[in-house]
Amino acid sequence: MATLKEVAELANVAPMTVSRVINNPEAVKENTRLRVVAAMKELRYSPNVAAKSLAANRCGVIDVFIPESIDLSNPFVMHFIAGISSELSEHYYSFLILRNRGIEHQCDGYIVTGLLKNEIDEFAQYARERNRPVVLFGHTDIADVDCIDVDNVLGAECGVRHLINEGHRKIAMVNVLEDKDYTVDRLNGYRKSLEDAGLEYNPKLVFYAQNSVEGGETAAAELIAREKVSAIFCATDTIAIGVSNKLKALGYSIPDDISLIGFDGLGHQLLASPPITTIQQPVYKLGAMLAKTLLGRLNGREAATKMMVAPKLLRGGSDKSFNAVVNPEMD
Amino acid sequence: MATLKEVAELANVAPMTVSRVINNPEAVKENTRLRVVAAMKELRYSPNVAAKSLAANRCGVIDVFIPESIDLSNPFVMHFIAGISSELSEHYYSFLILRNRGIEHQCDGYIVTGLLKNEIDEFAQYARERNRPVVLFGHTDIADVDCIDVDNVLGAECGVRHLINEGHRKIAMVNVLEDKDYTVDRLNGYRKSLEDAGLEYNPKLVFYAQNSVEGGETAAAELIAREKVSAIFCATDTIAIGVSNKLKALGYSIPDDISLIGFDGLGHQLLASPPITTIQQPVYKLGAMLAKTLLGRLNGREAATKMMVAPKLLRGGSDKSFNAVVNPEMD
DNA sequence: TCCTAAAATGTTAGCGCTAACATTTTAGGA
DNA sequence: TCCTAAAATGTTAGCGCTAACATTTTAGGA
Repeated sequence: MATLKEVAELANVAPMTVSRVINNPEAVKENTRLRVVAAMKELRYSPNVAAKSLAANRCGVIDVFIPESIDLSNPFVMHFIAGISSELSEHYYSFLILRNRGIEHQCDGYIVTGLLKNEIDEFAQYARERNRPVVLFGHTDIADVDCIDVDNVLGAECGVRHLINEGHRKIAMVNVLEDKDYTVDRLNGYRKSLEDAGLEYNPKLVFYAQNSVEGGETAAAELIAREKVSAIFCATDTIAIGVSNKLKALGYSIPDDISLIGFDGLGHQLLASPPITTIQQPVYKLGAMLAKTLLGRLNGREAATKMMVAPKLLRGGSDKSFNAVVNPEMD
Repeated sequence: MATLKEVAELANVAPMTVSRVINNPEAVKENTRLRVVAAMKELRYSPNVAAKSLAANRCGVIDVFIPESIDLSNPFVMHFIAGISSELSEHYYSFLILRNRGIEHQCDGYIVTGLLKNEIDEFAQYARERNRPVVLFGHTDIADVDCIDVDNVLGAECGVRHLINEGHRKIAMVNVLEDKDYTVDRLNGYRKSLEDAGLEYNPKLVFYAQNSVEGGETAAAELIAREKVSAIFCATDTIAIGVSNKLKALGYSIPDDISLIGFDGLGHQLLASPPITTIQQPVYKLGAMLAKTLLGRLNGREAATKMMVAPKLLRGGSDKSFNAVVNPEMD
């Protein structure tokens, strides 16, 4: 493999000029640049990543911190990591998934997820001491921690508003039985869009389930026994699949008798029949965005990143207009 | 961060001795080793990956070749890549997923999948010219290409034998409508276990479907209209989910009326109700094994690796004994 | 005790880049 | 034409490690 030095010789410039053409082309005269580019092409030059990192005082490794409580083989995490991985490897960074903060090793920065508020403070301090940037999946006010989060409230609002626009007036929710930010947010979104539409929020229409197919089945049985609704908003697609299974087993048709909307859009909503309409989180893209933000920091960007990403409605076949009482306004 | 040199000073040895303690501890006297290890611990030393790669004439990047025809977001590929990724990053290698062989860049070796026979020959030659090792997911006789494959015949045999052992005698198969090695192999396994049990292989009991939920639904409708069977072996879990949906919609109970077995075991078999019994491929592990094999080559192992991995039955709730005619022998 | 081969450790140079500073070239006004 | 500041390019040193060879130490037989 050709080295930068060989390219320099062929183009009749100093090695540093070749380096500039690669890393900071504006600093080189157009004429010289073209000569160097031609030489690179002729020698099929491609940079040695290890040498680059070493000279730039990097080690080329990013730590991705995911607490042990989170199962790495769940689809959400897999998509998330795939997004991170794609962005990092494109820039020849390797990454290490850390499950706890026991062992320390060399890395250039951190991508962090699944931490509680006080843990975030602590982690930020830890990183600061080591002079390494941190990007968080979630939200924090800490100035030197970049963060990107999904707007679960907005997502839930969007889903329920869609049902309301289809004419549904009595809409149940099956939430996850877990006290996490996202469950609270999705409930709030559900409630907000009802109230925005002038509909009463009725806690009796909110059911709780384990985040599993069986959880959804159990909740659906309970729901059907107690309430009569025309639509159900599920806090996750997994629950929605369980609800779908149970409703069909009880003889209801989806969407003719009951409309259904899930949340997540990681792909398994497509395995139900009909495929479930869902609020899709761009998880892969989120992972990639986090990685990109971190690399930006490493390349000297100073401005803080604080972002909220809105998930979007992805139509399947599990919802339809209710009665003729459709609100034709918008969707 | 402490460097190897600092460790050497503290332990009062040459830097090279520290390097030996890390990479080849048998070459160092126990006494010295302990002193160095203590120094490393005291200084919280961890090696700089970039420097290591550079000095060892590596670049720390592995190319993972996955043809464009394969969708990266399908669960099989995601698990596969996750396995590769986990093994590589543990050794601080980064990797790049290549979709075609257009651009060339520096890398230490290749992991390759999804190639046809002649493409494998060609790729092996390409890698040989660059003096880089290749590990293939699949099978080849080429001596200098390591390979690891899943034994689809054995897997299918195992599933169908299980049904036979449960007393089933009339077992249909829904295969994927695609002329690939794995579809042929799974059909052969189905056929073989029938014949081994002295049952007749009847081509009329083999149905074909697109590898999708809808494909499975369509095939199931056709199957039910034409044949009366007590069990169905599906070539993929996705198809099995479609079959399950349709059978339930037609009023059949699973497993009481019909037993069902799928193939893949990537997780979505759990989303059906009841969860589908499947032949599980250890895809994540396969990815990790491929990566480990490649790293072994890079570290000087000479012996070729040619491996077949047998997938295993993973019981869900979609199969049960048929009649009292159970063969109690074994499973 | 001396000698020798093997074991243990050390020395030197270099992997391929870039940061930081040094020098040369260029453009354009006086 | 000369001068000056900015633009362009070059030089030097070093990032942190390991390969390859060199030297020292050690064990154990003569």
